[in-house]
Amino acid sequence: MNIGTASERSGVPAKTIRYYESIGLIRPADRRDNNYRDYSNADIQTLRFISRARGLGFSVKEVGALLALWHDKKRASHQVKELALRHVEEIDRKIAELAGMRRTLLGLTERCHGDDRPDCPILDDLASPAGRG
Amino acid sequence: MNIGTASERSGVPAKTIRYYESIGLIRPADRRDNNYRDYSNADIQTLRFISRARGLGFSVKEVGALLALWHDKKRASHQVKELALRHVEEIDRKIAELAGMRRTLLGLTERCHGDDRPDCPILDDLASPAGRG
DNA sequence: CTTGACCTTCCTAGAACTGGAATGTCTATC
DNA sequence: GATAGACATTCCAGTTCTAGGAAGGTCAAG
Repeated sequence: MNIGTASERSGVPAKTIRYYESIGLIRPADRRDNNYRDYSNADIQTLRFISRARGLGFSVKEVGALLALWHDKKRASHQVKELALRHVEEIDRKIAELAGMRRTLLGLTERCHGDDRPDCPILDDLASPAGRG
Repeated sequence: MNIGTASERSGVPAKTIRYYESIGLIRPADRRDNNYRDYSNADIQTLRFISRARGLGFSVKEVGALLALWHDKKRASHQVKELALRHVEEIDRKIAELAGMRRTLLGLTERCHGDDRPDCPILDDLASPAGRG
C-alpha cells in the first residue's frame, strides 16, 4: 500500500514515516516501479508499535531499542522491564521538576492581586527572589 | 565587566548570553575598544531575571514578555498574573500527560515478571494494546 | 616573547519532527 | 489525448534552546 494509506492506518504522518526511515528507525520500505514506497500490514504493525511507544514518552532512540527487543524473540523480559522502569524514573524526575515550578509559581500568583495597579510580587520575585517560604 | 564575569555572576553561560543577544531577548551589549562586550550590574540583574524565569519553565518568548512588563513601570499586575496563570495551566497539562504515561507504563511493568523468560506483556501491549481497564 | 586565559565570529549538531518548493505519477473525466 | 486533482518523490529550511568547536584576535604575567 502507498504511504498515505499506511499513514492513515498507523496514525503516523507520512512525513514522519519518511523521517523514521531516514534516521534508520525503520528499514527502507520496498519500492514499486514508480518509486513509490510500498507498505505491508506488518509495516503498519511496526508503525503502530512506534506510535504507542512514543506516546508513552520513549525517545526515538529508546523506541529503537524496544523494536530490537520486540524483534528478538529470545530476549529476556527483564531487559524490557529495566528499560521501562528507567523510563518511569525519568518521568518521575520530570513530574517533580514541573511540580516544583508549579508550586513556586502558584505561590507567587497568590500574592499578586492581579488588578490595574502596577505593583506585582511576581516580577519583584523574579528580579530578586525572597528565600523559600 | 567582561562576558565571563557576567556569566559567573548571573549564572548564565557566556554562550547563552550571546545567544540571547542574537535573538534580541536582551539588547546588544556595549562594546569596548577591543570589541569585547561590556556588562553593567543592571545587565547582571536582567540576566538573573531571565535565568529565574527560565527556571520556572517560561519559554524564551514568554521571558521576553515578562521582561517588557518588568521594564514597564506602569503595567497592570493582572497582565503579569494572567501570563503566570496561563503558564501554570500549561504546566498542569504537562504534568497530567506525564502522569498518564506513568500510570500506563507502571501498569505494564507490574505485569511483566522481569526475569530470563522472553514473555513480556510490555512489548505485547505496545504491539497491540489491551483496552483500558 | 611566549604561554594561557580570555574574547570574537561563524558553523554545526541535537531531538523530533513540520512545512514548503519543485517535480513526477496515477486516475478520472471531457 | 489533454487536463485536473490527488497523490507521490526529493531536498532544504525552520522550530527551540542552547552546547561544542574551529579559527583567530587580545590581554596579563613571567
